[in-house]
Amino acid sequence: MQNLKKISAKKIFIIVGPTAIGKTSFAIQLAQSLSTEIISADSRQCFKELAIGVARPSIEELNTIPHHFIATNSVTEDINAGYFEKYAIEKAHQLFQEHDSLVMVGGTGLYIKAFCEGIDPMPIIPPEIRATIIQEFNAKGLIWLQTELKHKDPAFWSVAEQQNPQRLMRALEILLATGQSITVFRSAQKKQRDFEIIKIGLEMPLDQLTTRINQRVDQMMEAGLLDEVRSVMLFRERPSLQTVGYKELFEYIDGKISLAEAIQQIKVHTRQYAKRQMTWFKKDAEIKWYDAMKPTISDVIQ
RNA sequence: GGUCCUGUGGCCGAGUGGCUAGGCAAAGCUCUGCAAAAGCUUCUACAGCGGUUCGAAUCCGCUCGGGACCU
Repeated sequence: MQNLKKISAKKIFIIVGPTAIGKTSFAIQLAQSLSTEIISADSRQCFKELAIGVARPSIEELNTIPHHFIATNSVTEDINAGYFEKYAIEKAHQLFQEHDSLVMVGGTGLYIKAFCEGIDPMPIIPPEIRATIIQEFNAKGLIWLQTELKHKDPAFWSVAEQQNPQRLMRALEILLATGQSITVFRSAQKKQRDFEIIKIGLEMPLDQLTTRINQRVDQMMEAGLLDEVRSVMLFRERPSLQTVGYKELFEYIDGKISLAEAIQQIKVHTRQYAKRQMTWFKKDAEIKWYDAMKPTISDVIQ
């Protein structure tokens, strides 16, 4: 397997790190040095209706280097890690026809994991089944969900995060759609990729990152985030809009909180998100970490 | 000067003699499909001093801090 990787000579540099640390510009510099293109691994920048609030790269940046999985989908679509794996693997193979190296950037840890290691194929769930489960959960609560799974899918229940409704509903929808436990679909087998993966992490002390986050939120507001949020108000229930920067401004538009409160909450929630990202990426021993404030392109390419 | 109200953990906020409210924030964490999501763990406060009581955040007194009204 080691040999196979070396022979292939194809490699992808994956830039990870918390939000607002400067991944985008770093990735663009790297892609320029390598004369290649970028695949985004961001679960929100793929939506064409969302630009300001998800810190989509600027027009100039997008013109400098071709990006993929940016503004490719609509907020009305259900995009997920499985979708991303398929998309990104196909795109990578296509781009490897013309380039020896590629760059991937993004903060969505699960998507990157799906790309690197694969994610087990899961059956497609009829929308009615999902809708019914959500409806029943809203009406009957967590206890109902827990009881259902305890009895109907004990194999899953024994290993489940029993307090996590999202995970419980996922297991239940698979069970109802296929008659089988979600556990039979999970192999947890890592897929082998026919290219080399180099993971690069950007890091910075949290207090410095917080300052950057706060500034970026203020800039987003100046850039017209509120109007962008209004423009997608109709889709606020969609998974794609369960997003920091949008949720809080929906509340403001509803009159539930003041604008100042909404902005403050966006800052806090973005920081919390950044911390969760750090927790996720710090566990990945394959990531090589670099100080985000220092130029490291030459170190990385070696 | 007088009368009355009030003081709960970083913030908000219930409790009103005995059994760690809760929420937010913070810190740590989990993770095979909503992942900018969802969930878990930790954080035992009652302004201070004295008194009553088997037992006080809860009753009484004084002190200090807030607030309202009166002359």
